[in-house]
Amino acid sequence: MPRKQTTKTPPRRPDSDRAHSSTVEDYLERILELINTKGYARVVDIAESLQISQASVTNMVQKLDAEGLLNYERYRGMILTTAGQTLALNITRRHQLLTDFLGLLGLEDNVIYRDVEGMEHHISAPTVRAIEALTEQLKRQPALLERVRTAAQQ
Amino acid sequence: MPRKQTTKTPPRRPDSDRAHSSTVEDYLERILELINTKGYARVVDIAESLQISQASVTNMVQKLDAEGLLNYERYRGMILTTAGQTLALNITRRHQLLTDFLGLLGLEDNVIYRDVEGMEHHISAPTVRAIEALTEQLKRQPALLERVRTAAQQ
DNA sequence: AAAGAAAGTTAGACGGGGCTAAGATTATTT
DNA sequence: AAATAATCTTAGCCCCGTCTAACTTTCTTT
Ligand SMILES: [Mn+2]
Ligand SMILES: [Mn+2]
Ligand SMILES: [Mn+2]
Ligand SMILES: [Mn+2]
Repeated sequence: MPRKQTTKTPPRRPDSDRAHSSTVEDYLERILELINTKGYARVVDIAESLQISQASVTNMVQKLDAEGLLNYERYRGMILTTAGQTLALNITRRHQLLTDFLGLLGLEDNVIYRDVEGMEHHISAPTVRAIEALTEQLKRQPALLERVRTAAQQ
Repeated sequence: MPRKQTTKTPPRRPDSDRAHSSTVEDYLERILELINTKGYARVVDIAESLQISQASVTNMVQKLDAEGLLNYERYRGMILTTAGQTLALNITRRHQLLTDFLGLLGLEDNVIYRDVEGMEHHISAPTVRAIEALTEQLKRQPALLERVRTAAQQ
């Protein structure tokens, strides 16, 4: 084995370059959803919904409070700050877009849910726009979609 | 705030349900790439390529060895096991597919690279097939793609 | 064959995000 | 108003993947 001979491969973008972790995005998304459906987000509900212990939720909620994404009052409740709402709406939008998009391709709901829950954290603004535009166009091409669904079947 | 009133939200799939972490997939992908381009994967090259310290690479390589994804000989070198190769090829395929797909939509290379590097870990087999089929069809629809690119531009 | 340089390893630490057990607080029953 | 149940918090722990500093091994020069 010869030594050295440096390779150049495209640089990675460490997770830390993103403003917030996937975990934080998932919490905010769920908190917004709870607030929208039942009017408030309780620790116990978030825990149940994310399948995580209450203790872990309390931890994270305190952290989100410290980061200014929500205002939390011990034992009482929480509300999203403007920053938190913005992020929550943003991730929700990406979630919805990907769900719609994969739905057009004829995938099963549980597959869609699983994949979207991961992918949603990794599509940047330009990609969101591109997929939005694509989805728009695809809706007008039922024949093409039918071919895709059939081909993807087996 | 009233108490209780249990909500039902779709369950999450914890990272641990996946056979291997995103990190492991990234290492394997890069190791395979290095082996293909220069014939061998050295700790120093992996480190440089992933922008990670050599110490961290040594750690992970030992772990991958322990998990049977590669055979590593201290100070000497490593080769992928069959299991490791399978995984490496699999993630490479997903990387390539997503790169092609997003390329069709007219996104910039650096955006594509960044998003793909994250998304590739979250598309299951059925989704791979669906996007493959879609990509196939889209290649035959230059007019549609032109509309997508234009719409996504602003 | 040294000596210096490069590559690799180990040790110890850290932050993120999860858990359980135990205790504190708040809500609901009786 | 107690007593009980539900909810929430704290403390202490763990695993993952990363880092730096120091040390070892291997390679390249001279
Ligand atoms: Mn998610
Ligand atoms: Mn989501
Ligand atoms: Mn990746
Ligand atoms: Mn990749």
